[in-house]
Formats: sequence, C-alpha cells, structure tokens
Amino acid sequence: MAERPTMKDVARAAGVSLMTVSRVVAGEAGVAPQTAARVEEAIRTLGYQRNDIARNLRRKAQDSRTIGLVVDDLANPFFSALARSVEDEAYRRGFLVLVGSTNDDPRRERDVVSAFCARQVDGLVLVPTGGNRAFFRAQMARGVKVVCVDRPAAGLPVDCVAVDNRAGAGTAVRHLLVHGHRRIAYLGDRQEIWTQRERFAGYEEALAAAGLAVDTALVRHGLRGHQEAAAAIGELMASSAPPTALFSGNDLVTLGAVEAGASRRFALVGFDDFLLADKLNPPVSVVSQDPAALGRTAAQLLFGRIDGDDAAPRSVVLETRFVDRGSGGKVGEMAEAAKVVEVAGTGKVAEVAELAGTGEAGE
Amino acid sequence: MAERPTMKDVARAAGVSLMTVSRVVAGEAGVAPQTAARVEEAIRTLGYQRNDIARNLRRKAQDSRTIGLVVDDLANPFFSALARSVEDEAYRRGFLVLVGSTNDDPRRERDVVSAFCARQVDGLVLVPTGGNRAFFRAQMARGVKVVCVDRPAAGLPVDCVAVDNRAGAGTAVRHLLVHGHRRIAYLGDRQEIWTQRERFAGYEEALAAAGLAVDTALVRHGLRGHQEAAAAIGELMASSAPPTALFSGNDLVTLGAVEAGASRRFALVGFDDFLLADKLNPPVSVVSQDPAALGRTAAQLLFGRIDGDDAAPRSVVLETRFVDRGSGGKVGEMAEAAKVVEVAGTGKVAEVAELAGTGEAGE
DNA sequence: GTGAAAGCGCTAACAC
DNA sequence: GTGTTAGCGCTTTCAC
Repeated sequence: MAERPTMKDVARAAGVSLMTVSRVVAGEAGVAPQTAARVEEAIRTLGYQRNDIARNLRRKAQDSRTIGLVVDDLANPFFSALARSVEDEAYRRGFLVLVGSTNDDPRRERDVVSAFCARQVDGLVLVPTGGNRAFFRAQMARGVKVVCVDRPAAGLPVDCVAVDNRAGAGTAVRHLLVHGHRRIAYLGDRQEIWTQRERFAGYEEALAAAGLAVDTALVRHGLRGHQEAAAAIGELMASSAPPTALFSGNDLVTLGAVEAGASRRFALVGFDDFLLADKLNPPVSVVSQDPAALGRTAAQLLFGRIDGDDAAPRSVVLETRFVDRGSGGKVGEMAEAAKVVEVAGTGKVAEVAELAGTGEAGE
Repeated sequence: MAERPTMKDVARAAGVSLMTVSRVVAGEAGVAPQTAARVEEAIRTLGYQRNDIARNLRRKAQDSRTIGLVVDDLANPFFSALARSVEDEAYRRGFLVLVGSTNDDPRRERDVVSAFCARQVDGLVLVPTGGNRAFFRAQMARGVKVVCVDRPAAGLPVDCVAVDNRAGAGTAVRHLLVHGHRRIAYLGDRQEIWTQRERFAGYEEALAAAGLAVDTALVRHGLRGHQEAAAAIGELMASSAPPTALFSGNDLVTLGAVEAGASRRFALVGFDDFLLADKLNPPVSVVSQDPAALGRTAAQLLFGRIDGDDAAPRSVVLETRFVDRGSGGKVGEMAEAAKVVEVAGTGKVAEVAELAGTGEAGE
C-alpha cells in the first residue's frame, strides 16, 4: 500500500522547491529547461501523479470539472443510452461524471444528489423524481447548475429537455382509432412520473376528441418493470370485456405486453422504440424518441450554464416520431402488414405468419 | 451565484468556534445540546452543506469513498446492467461512482482511469481494453485497488470476475453439431477482446473434437455493433458456399444476425442472452450470463480489497447457462420448436410459424 | 527563473 | 464542552 507521493516528495527528490514542481506539472512557462527535466525525471521515478482534489480546493476557478448524472434506472436501455451520450459530452470537455440511479425514489434521489453536491459537482443532469423541490432550490442557490432531462421538475426554474409526450401519445391513440379500435387500453408506469401523466393525458384527449369516454376498466397505472406489466396485461386479456387495442406508456410496459403475448391478440402501439421491435411478430409500432439526443442536448445546455450562461431557463422540446410497423391495425390486417414487412426486410424469404384468430380481437 | 457558505461562516453566525461546527456536522458527541441547536439553526439559515472534498483531504482514513467504473460502452445493455449493480453495491456502502466508457480504445481508457486516479478513487471496477498494462501497475502501486470484470487484464495481478467463455462457446457449438450442422460460421467482435478470443477458441476446440477443421471463409472477426454484424452476415448469406449454422460471439452480433434475417435461414446460437430473444421467430437459443451478478460480485470483491483484504488475487468464474429455444436445430426442426415454445409460453394461442425452406439449410 | 508565505475548507491532536 | 494550533496537497501572491 505504498503512499502516493506528493509534490513535496518530488521537490525533495529533484532538489527544487515545491513551487517549481507545481509549475512543471501545470505545464506553466518560466521554468528553465534543465530544471524542468530534473523535475520530470523525479516525477517518473517516483510515479507521481497530481492530486486533482487538492488542486481544485485551492484554485481560483473553484470548479471541480465534475458533473452528476442522476437517472431513474441506469440498467434501463433508454437511460443507459442517455447516460452514454452525457458521458461523451463530458469526456469531450474534460469533465468527469458521477452517476446514480434513483429507482424513482425521492429519498434515494436526495441521498445521491446531496452526496454529489457535497463533492462539489459543477452541475447535474437530472431525471427528476416527483419530490424534493425545496431541496434542489437550496442546492441551486449554492451555485450548482441543474438541467432536467426526460421530465421537468415541477416548480424548479431550470432548463429542461424532453419530447412532447402528450402529442406523441395522441398520435399513437389516433392511429388506433383510425384503424377502427374503440376499446383501447392504457397501461403505464406510475402517474407520479410526469411523462406518464402526459402520455395518459394524450390518450384521454385523443379519446375525447373521438367522442369516447375513458373506460377505467381498461386503464392500469403504476406498472414498474416488464414483469409487472406482463401480469397486468394477462389479467386484462382474461377479463370478460377485454380491449381490442393497447397503448403502452413506456418501453418496459410494451415489453411486458409483448411477453404476455398481447401483440398477437390485440393491436398494440407503445411509447419508446426498442431493439428488435421490428423483428417481432407482428412488428410493433411505436412512438419513438432519441435518448442519445436528449442526453447530448441536456449536457450541452448544462455546460453552457457552467460556462456562465445565465439567461432565463430554457425548455427544449425534441421530436417524437411515429414508427408504423403494422401492429396498430386490427388483428386481421396485421398478418398482411407482417407479410409486407418481411418481404421488404429480407428480400428473399416470403412468408405469412398465421395468426390464430381469437374472435375477440376484431372489435 | 451565491458562494457556498463554509464552516467559518456558520461558526461566525452561531457565535462558536469552527471546531464546534465541525463536531456538530460530523455528529460527534460532546457538544452541549443548546450549543448544537444554535449551530443547527445557523446551518439551516445559511443553507450550509459540508464540503466532503476538503473533508477527505484532511481525514486520517484517506479514502475518498469513491470508486471508478470503466466499461466498454455504457449504452450496451450488458454493460449497463453490470453498471447498475455496481452502483447499487456502492450506494449501499455510501460510496460514489465515477463512470466512463472506453469504446475499447486503450487511449480513452488511459485518459479516463488517469483522471479517476487523479481524483483519488479508492478503487476501480474495470472492463479492460487490451493495452495499458504498465500504466495500471503504476496506479496500483499508488494504492488504487483494481478488480477486472468480464475480462482479465493480461499480466495484471488483480481479482477478476468472468464466466467460462470457452466452455460456454463449446456448449453452443456442440449443440449445433449434435443437430447435424457441419458448416458452422463464427461471427464475433475484435479478437483483441479476451472474451472474443476465448469464445472463438471454444468454437475451434468443439469443431476439432468433432474432427472438423475451421473454414476461414466462415469466420468473421472485428464486428463492432449490430449494423456491422448484419452487413457481414448479409455477405455470408449471399456467398456461394454459405454455412448452415451461425455461432455469434456477443449480443450485438446476435442482434445483427437477427436483423439480417439469418435466424430464419440458418440455425443460430448466440453468446449473451438479450431481451425478447424468446419472442422472436424463431426464438433464439443463447449462452446466457448474468451481467448484474458479474457487477455485484466485482463490486463486492473491490470493497473487500478497499477494506484491507490483501490476499492473493482471486479469479471468480461465474456460471454460464445454455438456453435452448430451438434456433439451434436444423431449419426443418425449427418450426416444431417454435410451435412448442409458443404453446407453452402463452397457454392460449396455438400456432405454427411457417418457414419457407431454403434448401440450403438442411446441411 | 525560483522560492517563501499564506490559505482553500476541513479534521486531528491537544489544550483549557 | 469548547477552542487553538497545525496541516492534508496544492495554488496564489509576491518577493528576490
């Protein structure tokens, strides 16, 4: 457990003062070439590396060149893609990234953010949970810059990067309505999450615009993870008055729907695209957003703030794209859609997936 | 941009000495209740939060309570699952996690690790690239603990957590051999990556044990990402002497194979399980490993080392599991397998996916 | 060009 | 119980 050598050690070894070592390490001009060489030599033989923590403590520009990234769940593909792009932006600028998952738990969010701030992060890219407004206000008063991504933090005057969830959901639900569906179920994560509220609102509005009321028997909130979603969808499928179509509020719920076999019995459109969505049978139509673009934009905004931009908080709305892969049709139409996609996809294998009609699905 | 208040400010506001504030903040005993109350009050009104960086600089136990996590690509589902479990272990112990992706580039790895060490991390969970041996040796001499995960760092005497890639690959290839395949292609990522070398070795050994030579026309290395893999597989499919079966060296390559439609023309077994593998047509058989278990185990080893465990380096080999979903059969058999899986899976929808026989696939 | 002194925000060690 | 002094590893400032 060799102690890490300090500048003092290097100075002694090179027979110079501590200050000279500091200058050499910092790459400052004004050190005689031979002196510098002696210092470099000592650095090499001792294996010295500067302690950037001590350095930052004293520097004029009291920035730590570290940001915090706080997401709901780093293991979720959506957030990990977002995280990677934040990290890339930080790397380009020579910043380090502290990372933490909240599990959508305001207490853990508070723990994590508090620890980050105690480590003097210059800023935070934050996927906020529902709570902790006052807490963040206090941190910001201390000079920590905050940019929200994916969701705004209600009542916090900070930059935010997100998509128009309500409009995206509306598009999805209208797509189902156009295909003749009237009994459209909504399955989503907790309503405490802003994106879920927005997407549900888009669902409600699209139904209302079509003169339809929301049937609460067809609505399930609070589904955390794909297993929970699959179970809920199983119940729905077994009920006496099942829907003919499903709109799912995020990628995990869509996954659960696919796992439960719902995409074969019902029309299905999900929010968030996911890997292999186009290779399923039937391929799943989605409202797609770009997590890497969200992360990149949020990071750019944050670094702008860190660099001194003190304009009024900005809200950036990124695009959502409806990707029609055929799963939004009636079940009878879906086989056709699958056929077309497959032929176009491989250019070779022509086939039709035979679907067992369930009788319930055709409205 | 209010300056962050310091203990000095709190001390002045509460009319006590700096030391008393330090004691209150640290929760030490031996402060009179009323004095403590006055200090707490001052802390609240000033919005004081301790600067843990300055704290760590002076503390006896010179640990930063921060670890670094360095993976190939945080956006890759395998690594993000691993990252999440490392982060959970760290959170449980009150450690923070600095995170970085290397892109399998030794230079970026060096940059990132160097910056982490300059920030005095207590240890590193590392998915090593091929290079930088001497560099790591130097860091470890300075007291930074290192645990490798997913791959060992050749020549570095450190703990390592990984699966038996060679054996897993052997199982996969033998499975294909048992099903009568003799022209089995190997598609993998760069050979510089240890896991890829091991998996290829397992492929070679299994073929050799069956008295078969490796046909280099059926081998592709260096496939980064699923698009590259899909393109390479497309070429293979279009060649005059295509294989009848594919063994893919990681999840991304398997994904590429599925995207290229290879799983419908050839038998396919992939290394690494992936979301929805069981919902594809045909469902894809895989050699499965548990990235969360890898991360958790690595983190536990690392914290053991940080807590002073200085036993000889340990190598932990985690289990691999062959998940037979039917895609390893001959194409004729695959339809049967798909049928069985579907019936068992949904319990409701009985169906047979019709596959267009290509004539080439049956050996 | 180089160095001595002061101090960043905090804790360790000891005094009172 | 509380305060004083010293110092973590480094940079700033200013002297020579």
